[in-house]
Amino acid sequence: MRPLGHNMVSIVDVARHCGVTPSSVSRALNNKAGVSESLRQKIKQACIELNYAPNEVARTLITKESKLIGLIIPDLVSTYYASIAKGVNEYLRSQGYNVLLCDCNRDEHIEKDNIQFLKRQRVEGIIMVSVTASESDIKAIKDSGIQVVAADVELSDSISSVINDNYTGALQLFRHMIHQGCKNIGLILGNKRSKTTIDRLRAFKQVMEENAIEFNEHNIIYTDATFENGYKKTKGLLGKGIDSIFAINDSVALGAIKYCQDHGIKIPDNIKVAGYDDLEISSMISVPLTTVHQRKIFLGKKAAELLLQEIENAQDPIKIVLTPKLVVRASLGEKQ
Amino acid sequence: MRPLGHNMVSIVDVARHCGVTPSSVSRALNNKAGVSESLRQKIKQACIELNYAPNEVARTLITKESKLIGLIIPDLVSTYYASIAKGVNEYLRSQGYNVLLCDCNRDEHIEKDNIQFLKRQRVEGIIMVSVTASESDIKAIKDSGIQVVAADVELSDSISSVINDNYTGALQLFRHMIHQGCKNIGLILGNKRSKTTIDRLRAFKQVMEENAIEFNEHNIIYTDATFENGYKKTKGLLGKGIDSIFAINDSVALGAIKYCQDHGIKIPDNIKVAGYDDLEISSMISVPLTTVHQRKIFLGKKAAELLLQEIENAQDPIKIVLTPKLVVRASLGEKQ
DNA sequence: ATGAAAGCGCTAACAA
DNA sequence: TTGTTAGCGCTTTCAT
Repeated sequence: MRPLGHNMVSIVDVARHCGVTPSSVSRALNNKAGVSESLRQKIKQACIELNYAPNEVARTLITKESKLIGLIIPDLVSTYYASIAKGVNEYLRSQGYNVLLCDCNRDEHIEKDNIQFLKRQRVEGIIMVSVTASESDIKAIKDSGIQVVAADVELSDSISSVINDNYTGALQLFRHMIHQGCKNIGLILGNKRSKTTIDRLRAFKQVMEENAIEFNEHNIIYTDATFENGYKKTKGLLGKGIDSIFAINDSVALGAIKYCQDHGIKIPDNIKVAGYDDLEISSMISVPLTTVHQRKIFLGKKAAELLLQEIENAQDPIKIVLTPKLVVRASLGEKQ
Repeated sequence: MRPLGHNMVSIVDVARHCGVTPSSVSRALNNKAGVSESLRQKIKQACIELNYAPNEVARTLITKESKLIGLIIPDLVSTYYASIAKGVNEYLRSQGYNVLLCDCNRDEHIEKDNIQFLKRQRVEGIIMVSVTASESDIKAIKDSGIQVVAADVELSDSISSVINDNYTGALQLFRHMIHQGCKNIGLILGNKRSKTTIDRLRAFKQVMEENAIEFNEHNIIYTDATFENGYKKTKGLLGKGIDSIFAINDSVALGAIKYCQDHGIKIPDNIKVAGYDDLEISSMISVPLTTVHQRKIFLGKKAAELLLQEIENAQDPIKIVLTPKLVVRASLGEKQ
């Protein structure tokens, strides 16, 4: 059994079966001119009878069009990345391409391996959702004649990227918080050097300034953006006399909410909470969470679209910035 | 730019650069005997300098070993399926294989397309997580000399499969419910013909019998297993005087819980609730949900392991049944 | 230890 | 309209 394609029928078999040469079969199957309609029908019929599946490997070798796009993501199980992958996949399918999905498990080493793998498979382009890739990684790919587009991150000025506008999204949210009467906001952010955290903090400072509220460094906590940390860090924040919490994402917000519930602190009466990401669950909890929605599937689609355009004809890199949408629910005391 | 591989360096370039023939380069790179160690080093060095990436397409054409495995799943964004994919991917990577992931968007038509695609790509095997595939689909794949293994479903007696034991999982849960004092359990199940629903219902009947409780058909609701339906169907169930709810999955359970919260019904005091699946969120809600945990990543790994074994040497199909694990939390009134 | 030659399954000139 | 030929980039005998 071992050798693959053992009993795979080839174009030669089909040709023999129809009493013609392989070239005619090729022409017929690829709908090219130069075959009589009757022969074309006969050949197509034969393919069905013989259960013939064209060998894409051989086709790619000669045409140099693998119709394959590589997609590199940090983690398949994350809904955020999976959604981007969904968008990429759907769009590429519709355009006759297929995607070679590489889950890097948030591991830089695996990511490098995957890039090599994609090069070897002769993909026509790569969409990178990566935090670790360097300028030189990008360059190495482009030097091989493979187009690259960054999704959700800006990896380099030399390639196009499509990203969510964290500054504007956070701006909307913070203004809404002020509107809801928040006067002393505590922040649970992510890694201090993460671009996401930086951009949203910038929005915070801006809104504080707009409202002539003094910016208070002590109300900010930087941490790993997990549910557990949302829970743990809330206690400390509450001691600082804040009236509301902005969490860097919904998981963290959920952790904060859980802490409050466990300690008899009513939301939104005693404390208001806002998140970011709009997880499915965020609308399901007892006090539905006000948050910011990002168009993940659309982001994936846009990145794929961009990549295909650049494959068709090289063009200068561009940036597409998607504006997130504020989702007003109840955790900031909005009236229903 | 269009033609791919435009500037891709080939084995011939490497050979020329070293003043040898392509065959020597091939031998060197594949670590085969018949090359002097010094030449091997020289060649490997040249590959690095020239940024040479072996053309896997050409290699596959001749060796007939694509080192590619197809994975067909209904939906990438579902955490359940994504986790299975993770397991498959991790294991195959460790064995030198890569996976061609196909998201079918729960669409039978796309699934058929994807099977064709995988055949054309000459994958060495396929792992199917499918509800719609028929016996004849399976047969068509095997006839092409491609091995198939079913994951999470039993598609056919002619292929191996690895599944979660819904009967045993549900059995544990229902016995625990009885132990927690549930006397009149309402069920919100999925599609009446779904194997999952059937198996868990069978466990329910068994437990009812064990405890000499009359089985009451009226306490069962069949519906699409979504959060929304969990919310909606709860009202009707509550009118039937039940003291507890078993939901076919955690999403549905969350919907039921939300309904109760919205209507001042206390969990677990007024009504007890149990789910199935152990979503991440289930431990995060105000009254953590008692549920059943399934080893999704492990399931994927096992399926991949099985497939590789069958690719190495054909063997009779086997079934691997994974036993889920009851996760006792608080929604059935367990004391902490 | 190295080279020469054939061929994997297909497409794409060029002939006929 | 159809056939003939060459060759994509590699591996693999078989010579040397």
